[in-house]
Amino acid sequence: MSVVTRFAPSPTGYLHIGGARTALFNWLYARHTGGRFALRIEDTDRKRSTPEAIDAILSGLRWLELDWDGEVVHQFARAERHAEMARRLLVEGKAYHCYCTPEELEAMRQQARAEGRRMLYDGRWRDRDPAEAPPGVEPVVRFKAPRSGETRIGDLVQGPVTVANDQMDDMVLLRADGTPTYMLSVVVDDHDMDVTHVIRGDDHLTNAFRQYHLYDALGWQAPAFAHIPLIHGPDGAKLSKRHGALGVEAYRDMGYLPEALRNYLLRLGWSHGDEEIISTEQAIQWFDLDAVGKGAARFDFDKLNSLNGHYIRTAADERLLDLLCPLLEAHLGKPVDDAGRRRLNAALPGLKPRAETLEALADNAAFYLRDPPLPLTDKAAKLLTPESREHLERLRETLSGQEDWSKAALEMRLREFAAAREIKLGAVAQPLRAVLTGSTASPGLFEVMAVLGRAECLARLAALGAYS
RNA sequence: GACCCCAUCGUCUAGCCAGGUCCAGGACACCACCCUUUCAAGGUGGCGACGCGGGUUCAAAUCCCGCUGGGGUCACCA
Repeated sequence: MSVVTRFAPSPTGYLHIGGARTALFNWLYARHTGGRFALRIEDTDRKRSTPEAIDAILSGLRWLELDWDGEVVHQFARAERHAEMARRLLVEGKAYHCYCTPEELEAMRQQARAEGRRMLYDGRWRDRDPAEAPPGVEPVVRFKAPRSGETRIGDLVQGPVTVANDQMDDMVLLRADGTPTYMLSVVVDDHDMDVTHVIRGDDHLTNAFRQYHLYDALGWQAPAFAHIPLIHGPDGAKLSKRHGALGVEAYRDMGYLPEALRNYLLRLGWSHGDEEIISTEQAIQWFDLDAVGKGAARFDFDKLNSLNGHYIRTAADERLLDLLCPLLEAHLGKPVDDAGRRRLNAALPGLKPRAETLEALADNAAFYLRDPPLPLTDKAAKLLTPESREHLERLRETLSGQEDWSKAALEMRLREFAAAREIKLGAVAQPLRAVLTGSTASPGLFEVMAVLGRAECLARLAALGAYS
């Protein structure tokens, strides 16, 4: 039987980083085994589900390039099928009506806590005659869970996990309004969708036991489970927003590349020997559930940044340019014309190793497209002393006669210039950098000059007087 | 609180299942040096961990028990 995995988010918000990793693992496992990767939207909570959230999840997956197979399944649309299965269990005596009021349930909860039990519902309607039902109360349908013995699940990540059956109460299958609960819906959908491997967050591990019983009662073969550890914040606690529990589109907007995020998320809790930089092709080839770690991992922006820097360095120039131009237009408040794009293209080799995010790349690239006089950083402004201005004046005169504007020729000319005036190269190079780039840090000076071109360099030098 | 899970450098992890080759390897971060007009990138080196206590064994990061610490779950949410 071929493998079918699924990603089943509830559309109550964006696709957050933990969900993205769950999706990635499901996708990878399906691709690795040559199986199917299905997508199901668990929108049975009508109050909290929104169409905007569905869009956010789909676009997040698309941005991450995690393509799913077949149509998206909307769980709520299958509610009737789920209810039908509940009714089947009812006639088979495997489920029953419960007429408890919320108050009664609350009282039971209180008592269970006080007694240190986790069995919350005491099953009081389990064997009670429905004739005793209080009038006017719409009942819920509860599942008759096994009360003795224990249940063992051979989790593909966690290993064998056993829970005593008396720890689980009779869960609600159908609400009083007749709508199915999540527990019922997942089981029916996973079965109907032929899901063979349920790969999901650790937080579902305890659910797996109750679901396992449901499969059993329905006479179905339960899928294999793989509960992957959750992602924690840098402090070891639950991932919060300021830790990075953001939607994937936030990562896109911060200037991360999808392949970098994929690589990072993959290595967070999974490994293949000492491999760090892992292409998607390799990931598909190598990925397996047995190499998924059991402990929770902490989210670390430093490592993500480093990985992103690597992928920026190795990205194709054309693609980078496409990503960069909109950012620069926002930065500069003006469109990037063809000449600008050509200049950026020439500048890219010097820019790439100096940025870990596209935002930083745009920041660093902006000076190439500005008109003089450039805004100076404080450090750059300090470089423009009366003495260095004098050097730059003379340099401008020297350079105005310079025809060969190649990197090598410029370097030679600059070195000669410094030698002739008996100053260090840096004494003229740094002020020149300030005037040319507005900053004290930039790509190599001669490269900058060559990219900028003769006319632009001279123009920026001529604007020297504009800086006070 | 009850139940379940987890535990190697600051962080991500290799090693653990089939004990010795591990005075524990890689990556990020940090520090130093090299390269160098600046900042990066790159190169070289450094700092840095088997949570604690008991066993088992000739030998334990690796197996067993306890403790401690962390996490998850306990809804007519998913």
